[in-house]
Amino acid sequence: MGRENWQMIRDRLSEKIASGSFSPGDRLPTEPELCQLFGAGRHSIRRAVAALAVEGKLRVEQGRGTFVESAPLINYHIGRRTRFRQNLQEQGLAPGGDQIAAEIVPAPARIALALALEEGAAVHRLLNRGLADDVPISIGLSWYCAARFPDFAERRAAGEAVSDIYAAHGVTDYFRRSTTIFARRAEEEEARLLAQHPLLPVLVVQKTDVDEAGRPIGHSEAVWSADRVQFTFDTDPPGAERTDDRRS
Amino acid sequence: MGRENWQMIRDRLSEKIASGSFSPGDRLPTEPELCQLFGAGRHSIRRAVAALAVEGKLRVEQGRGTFVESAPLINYHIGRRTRFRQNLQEQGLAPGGDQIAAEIVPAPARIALALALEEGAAVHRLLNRGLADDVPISIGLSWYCAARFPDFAERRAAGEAVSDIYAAHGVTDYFRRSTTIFARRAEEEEARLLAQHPLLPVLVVQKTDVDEAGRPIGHSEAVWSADRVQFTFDTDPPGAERTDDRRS
DNA sequence: CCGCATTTGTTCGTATGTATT
DNA sequence: TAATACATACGAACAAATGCG
Repeated sequence: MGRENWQMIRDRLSEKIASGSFSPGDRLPTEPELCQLFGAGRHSIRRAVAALAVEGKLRVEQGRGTFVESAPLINYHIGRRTRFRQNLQEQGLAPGGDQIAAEIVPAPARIALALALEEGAAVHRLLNRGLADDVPISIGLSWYCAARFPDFAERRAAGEAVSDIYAAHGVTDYFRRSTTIFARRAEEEEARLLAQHPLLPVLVVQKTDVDEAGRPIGHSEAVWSADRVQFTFDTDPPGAERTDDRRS
Repeated sequence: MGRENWQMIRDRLSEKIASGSFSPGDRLPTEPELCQLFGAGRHSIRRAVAALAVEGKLRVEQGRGTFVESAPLINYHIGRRTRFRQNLQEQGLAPGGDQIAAEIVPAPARIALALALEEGAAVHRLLNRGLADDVPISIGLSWYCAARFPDFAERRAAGEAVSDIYAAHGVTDYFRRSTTIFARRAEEEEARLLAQHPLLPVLVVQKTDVDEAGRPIGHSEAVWSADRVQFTFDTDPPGAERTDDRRS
């Protein structure tokens, strides 16, 4: 009914965090200490802590302790001309990234379809991580035609922007065609790379880039930390002001 | 290490569901029976079941049992002309809805801003639930200027479509201005209304409708079951074909 | 309407494993 | 190596919700 012992503890703990009794980065008292503090068993304490960890308010590290999380928030604007770097820079954040894996593989059916290639055609398969102010915010699986962009992986690994690599191969301008977005629970590996709790949701964003002629040139499926990012889509040309609030 | 006992049980259970040993709607064996079946304690069983419930594969009901869930999936297209009913009908689903609450209140600051009204101006505050084939898919908190649409709540309660109510007040056409979307864990009340697990994520979609002159006429903040709905945004005018796959 | 059996929910105790310092 | 702290696991008891006679 919302007043079970572990829920009471969860709420009291949450309030202590919100009110500043525990500040971001602080280490919480140990579990035995919390047991005494709240007059409860370790099971109840662990359950309350687990619930707050799922909400992103706490981060638990085995052998070290439990810490209060600080949650920045990024508002990522999506439109026809969306560019990762520009988007972050407009919010005063330093865009960054690192390459996790890169290989050339035969295109799976759905990728071939998205890129308008023959199934099995050689494509780059890149796994990248996006950072904002050195905090991981996304993991992107990207696909590009290997014949059209032979050196894509090398250039990307060297830190070159996607826009610049496109430009080097004659794509002077490009657009985002459609974007599909949904949420699911993070997988273990994703949670690790995003440095977030495994039970926290992630936003999965699938999109295809097309060149000026409308031909698809790249496809990506990115996993975003739902705790750190929200997306805004503008469907009205004149840029009227918006409310950018959240969780209110 | 990914092969703890409860994780093994979770995976074995998941496989049984995927392979059809347990079919959607079936009741699982009771916890003591599962203990014997997997040779584990009740803690491990409950943890495995809880994990699958969070993923939406199982639904647990106190006093009745644990059931295998069936998960339909809706692809909701968002654009300038998005309409709830039309959207669902295009996918062969029966749109529906019920009103949970309706009142006239002074506009809070952010609503007044979104609707271009004075703070405190009288606005309708409607809480509605959206259904697809009688399955709950969204809970929407909507706001409309009470002066401009005096009978909005009554008409809505009577089942009239938003478009028709707009039209009855001289709004012959309207558009969706911007859409903001993010994910978070469902709150208890939301989970109950959406008939989904409290730990499952929901997608929160904030949008503002504007009339032909660009004046805001309605604002809504809807919570969508992330397990049943994905969103697609088209940012490329020509309707090129898309891949509608997911979780692949 | 009541009482009982069934089934899941919560809590405690206790022991052992694993990661960090 | 030892101490600390979180992770996993088993057993047991009682509470709460449901369904049935």
